[in-house]
Amino acid sequence: MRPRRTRQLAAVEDVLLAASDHPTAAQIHERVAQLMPQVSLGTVYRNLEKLAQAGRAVVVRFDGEVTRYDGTVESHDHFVCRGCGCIVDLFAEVGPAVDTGALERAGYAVAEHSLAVFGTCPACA
Amino acid sequence: MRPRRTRQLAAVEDVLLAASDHPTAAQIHERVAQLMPQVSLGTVYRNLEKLAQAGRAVVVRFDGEVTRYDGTVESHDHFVCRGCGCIVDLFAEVGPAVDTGALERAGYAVAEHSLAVFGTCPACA
DNA sequence: CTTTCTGCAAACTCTTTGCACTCGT
DNA sequence: ACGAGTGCAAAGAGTTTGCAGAAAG
Repeated sequence: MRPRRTRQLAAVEDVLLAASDHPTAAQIHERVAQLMPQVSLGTVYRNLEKLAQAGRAVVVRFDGEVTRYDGTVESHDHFVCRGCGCIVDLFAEVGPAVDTGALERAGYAVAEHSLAVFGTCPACA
Repeated sequence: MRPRRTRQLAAVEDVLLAASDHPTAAQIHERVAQLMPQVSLGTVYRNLEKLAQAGRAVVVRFDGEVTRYDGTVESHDHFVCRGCGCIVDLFAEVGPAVDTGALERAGYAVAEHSLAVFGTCPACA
């Protein structure tokens, strides 16, 4: 079961890397379809799954919303603006630090975390 | 549109308050149905929505999982064990502190956050 | 009585899957 | 040629909703 480099897989990855808006599967399909009108939504889902498993895409889901995909693979958090709906990637320098020290002292082994901060972005304030 | 105190609404809230396992809508329906066999899943969803809007229930959704409901209304985080699947409520004393200072200095108004920490719980280690 | 709520079932949305065909290797 | 990948359309899972009747105030 050796994976193949198909045009569809490459297109999905290209769209994901070019996107900064954390698109949904439907949006990715729409964008891929601009250059490859025959591509099906099912194939987009299959390739997104493939990329996610390969660690080349991140699946993001905020409470109550549709699943989104992020081409930024490095560990980071998210800020979701309640005003304009924009989603900002937060890296260590800017992002909130999560201190799991107390948790680990309590006997929990921490592997990773998923953090979304909600509020208003500078542009909306 | 003055809300009414129906037996179904009360039952859903009771189940939610008695539960410590962050049940799904289907699980809540199952439990409510033990005392009230006629209750429909649709009604459970409608009442959960009502409780959430009233701030008497919290909607929780971890990446890739089904929506869960939490009767613990105070702001808190969650630990999700990859071993046994248990979900632990994390309050300030034990839970990880999220420092949004840098974010706020960058011009973001922070309202709230949603944090899930994944790893292995003491019982599973 | 009036109006909200309920049960039921159908509809909806998002995602997954079976199948025959295509295309990468 | 072989078999993973594709397009299509149908199926699934989870959630929402329209409607007529039930029930709270």
